Amino acid sequence: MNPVPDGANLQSTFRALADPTRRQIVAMLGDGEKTVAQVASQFDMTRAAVKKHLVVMEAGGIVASQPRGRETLNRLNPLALKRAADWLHQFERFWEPRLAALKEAVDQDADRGERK
Amino acid sequence: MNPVPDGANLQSTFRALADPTRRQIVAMLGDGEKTVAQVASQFDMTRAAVKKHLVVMEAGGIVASQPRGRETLNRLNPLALKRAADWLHQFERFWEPRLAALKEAVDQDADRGERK
DNA sequence: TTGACGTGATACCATTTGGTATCTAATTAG
DNA sequence: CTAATTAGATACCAAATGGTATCACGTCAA
Repeated sequence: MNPVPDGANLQSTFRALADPTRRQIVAMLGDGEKTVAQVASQFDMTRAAVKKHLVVMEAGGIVASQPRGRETLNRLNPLALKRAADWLHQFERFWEPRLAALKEAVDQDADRGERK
Repeated sequence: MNPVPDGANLQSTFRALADPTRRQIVAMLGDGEKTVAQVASQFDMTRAAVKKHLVVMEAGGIVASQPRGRETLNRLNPLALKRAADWLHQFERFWEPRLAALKEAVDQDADRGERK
């Protein structure tokens, strides 16, 4: 019934996104699921540290890990990302008019420049 | 000239969003600009603590504070929120097909239920 | 001018966080 | 079986974080 079955709340999701290493991991997993070692190879950091990040990301529901024989594959859970995006879009009505005003100002500048 | 004039990078913005109190403040400021004391009155927390949160939010570019006589008004900067939303939307292509698949499954359930 | 009020800044404390080092368990290859 | 590899779990450390208490400064009103 619930499209996001895990117990990740908005808080743990934003927390998972609040670290640059973890956002980089999100981007990496966007290219396909990876083992802990594969992820760690991209960072100047021990495997244990990367594993900790992955645990935080799992708690935030943005990553799901799945044991596969000897290794463990970590893949992105985009639905948690969507929930964070949805929260931010509550405020779209605030930035929409701002962008419109900005665009208008730019257009006026262009008009002056072009001597239209 | 710059639509986001402050030096707030994505990192500081996500950090500013990673605390439930601060996200609540974002929602509060959505209703209009408020003084530190007005914000603090809504929390079981000292004014100094709220001020600290507001400083973090300023660093993240999501709040702009403006002295007004004896008090200081804090208002939302929605453009920083938009930048965070834009980052998340990089991954929309991952959740889009997921939602489509989910919708299809729901439709099939409905079909079975309706004996259409 | 004097006092009250709202604010900013600082010092300090407890907890959390990001990281390493290390140990143990499980799976694959020889 | 044995050894190598991959992963998970702890213990521990330094730094950052969230909070309070407190002080000093500018502004408004009497």
